[in-house]
Amino acid sequence: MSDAQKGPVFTEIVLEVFKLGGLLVSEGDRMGSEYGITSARWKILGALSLAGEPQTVPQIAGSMGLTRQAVQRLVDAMQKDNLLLFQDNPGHKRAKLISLSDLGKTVYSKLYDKQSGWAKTCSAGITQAELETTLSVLERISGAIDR
Amino acid sequence: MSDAQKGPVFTEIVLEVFKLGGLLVSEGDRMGSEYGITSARWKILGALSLAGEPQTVPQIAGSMGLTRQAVQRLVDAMQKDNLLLFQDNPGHKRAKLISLSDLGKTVYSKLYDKQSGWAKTCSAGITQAELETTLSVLERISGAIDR
DNA sequence: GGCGAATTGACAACATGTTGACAACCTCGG
DNA sequence: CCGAGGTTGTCAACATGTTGTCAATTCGCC
Repeated sequence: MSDAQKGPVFTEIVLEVFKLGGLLVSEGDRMGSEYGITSARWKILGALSLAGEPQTVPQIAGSMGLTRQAVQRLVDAMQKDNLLLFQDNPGHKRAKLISLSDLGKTVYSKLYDKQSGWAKTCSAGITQAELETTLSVLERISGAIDR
Repeated sequence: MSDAQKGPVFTEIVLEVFKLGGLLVSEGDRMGSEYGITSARWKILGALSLAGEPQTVPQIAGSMGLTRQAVQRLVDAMQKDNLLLFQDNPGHKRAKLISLSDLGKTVYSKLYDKQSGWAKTCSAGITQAELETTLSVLERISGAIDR
């Protein structure tokens, strides 16, 4: 199989990633609106929950592939809305440690449940193997761009 | 194989789509900067080229999964930069037909060549079958959300 | 200990996307 | 023919991301 045919498929994947990204943001906004949360804020909650321990802004940014400035703005706004807690960082005066507040934990937990049902609906008719191949391919493409 | 395991993989795909989307936008901006073009503008050029005939703003928006307002703003700016041509639409006084100018065609062609080499590098080590599975899965997920 | 380099927070300017609203235009059924 | 309802362009407000810059802080090496 010649590589020549991979170009067009690759281009279609790129366009589909753009399109799907937009749809996922809209869907996330819709699901989160009940709790006054947007897709971007949801991602922050997820990153903190996944990490399991308080994180600094640059750490969150790194794990999500965003700039620290973008994360900083979201985090500042979310603290004002009582979704996050800032703690002093022993050993670094400027870089505060950020963790989920009780409200943040509650909201994330409810969103997780809501998302689980939605994910099941969306992946109906797609096999586990297909999903795993897709994830692997997307990760390899990300990796090829990153370095 | 139980469906229960599909949820976590699905969630990872969602996060990877967000991350990859960001990387692709940056990469597109980088490649287009030589011609004074951004990822968003590139997508407009691509949509018009793919259509093969002049399109209205709502038509472009539909094919790209964006709102007509977002497309309108890009298209207006691109006409000012001589990348696009507006033609009167016989049969509709408001909805102008938009097509690539000579400059637009030239720029798109050069970007296409540039992107081809890049796509080959990115897809190194990924089989045609894997790429096709990925595209199919992404399209099915989009489809599941859309309706 | 101290100095140069890297990290971090803060602020600004900009690009790109959304939603909402309004008026002008088009279409189609009665 | 005409009026109701959908389509289109336009404008505004906002959310989210980027890059660039600056000062404060921290880190690593001598």
